[in-house]
Amino acid sequence: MRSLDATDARILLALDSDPDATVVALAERLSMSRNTVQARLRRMRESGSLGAYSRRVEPAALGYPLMAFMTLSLSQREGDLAAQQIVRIPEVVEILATTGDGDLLVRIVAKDTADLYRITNLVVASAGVVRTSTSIVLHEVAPHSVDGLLRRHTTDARH
Amino acid sequence: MRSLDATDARILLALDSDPDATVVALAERLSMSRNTVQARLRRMRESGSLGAYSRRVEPAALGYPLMAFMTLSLSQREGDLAAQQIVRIPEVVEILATTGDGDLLVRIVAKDTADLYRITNLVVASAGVVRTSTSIVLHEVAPHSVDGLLRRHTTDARH
DNA sequence: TTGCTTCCTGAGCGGTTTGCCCAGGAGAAT
DNA sequence: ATTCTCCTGGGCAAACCGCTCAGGAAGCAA
Repeated sequence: MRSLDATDARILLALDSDPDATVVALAERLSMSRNTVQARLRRMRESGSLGAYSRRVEPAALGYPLMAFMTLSLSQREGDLAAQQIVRIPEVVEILATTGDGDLLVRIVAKDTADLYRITNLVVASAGVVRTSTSIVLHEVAPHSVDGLLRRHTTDARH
Repeated sequence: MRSLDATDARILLALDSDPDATVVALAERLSMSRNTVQARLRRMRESGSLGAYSRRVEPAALGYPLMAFMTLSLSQREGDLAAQQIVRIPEVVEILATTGDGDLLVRIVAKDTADLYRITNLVVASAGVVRTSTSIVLHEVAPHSVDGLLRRHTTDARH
């Protein structure tokens, strides 16, 4: 994975405010050569600095307006099994192994509360899960965004 | 926000496996008319079904390989203040109001453990924060992805 | 200083894609 | 039957893309 510099960050910020701008438009707006923008974008793509396109898809637009987090405690023996089973549930959109209260932090989306109930039961019933705790997301105070980081990066002379 | 159907999901899945495919290439691959793909993409963009472009940026590529979650309990009076202050910290990439143990779930990224320590202190010191709990992400078992949801959507005749 | 490397720039080229238009037809709903 | 929506196939000019090349600026090492 390539480490992004200030120029990359500027390009990404410009793309953020107009995700469908052409390379020519970006170059003009950022006062760079078209070649530069093109080369940077290609490098960012190929080096894996950009994640999957579907990260941009809003689950709500797919009919899943509800979001929740489950904290799971796993048994030492069957811990790996749990992750393997849970990964297969489509409504589970993210699984993280963490320190602290639980062993696994799981993000799920659901169509409605009944659906959420069904999914949490699925997760709880997975092998190796010994304790769970569910938090429903009431409001996205600040949706996921790295804008602040990008903006800071643009002013940095170097890391 | 427009509700996506099976055709939209198919387009998004194709984009996922080749994020830089042209509209013509997508149309050919999906056996659709170019006009259809073009119209769908435009509608998805304009209806807000797609989030910001920078959601695709890997924080690690920006120099922030560490990720952590903080659960915050807020005082009833100054709860709003806390969110306003915390939102300004660039390393805070997501803030969610939740039910359960805490009132706020905060996702942060950091350059290293020392940096993480600094940021958590910043958050803890915010007005209205009465109790915190931090979990460091050890491993991304399953990075954020709605692929499963998209795939299911393609087989649905309708919701 | 000299050389080496890396990166940005401006220019050019052909082939492709885009955005837009239109007319026709299939399917669902009224 | 009529209306509405959507997909399709065709066509057009303009714009863009991917690629190449030569020149120059900046950084680094010897």
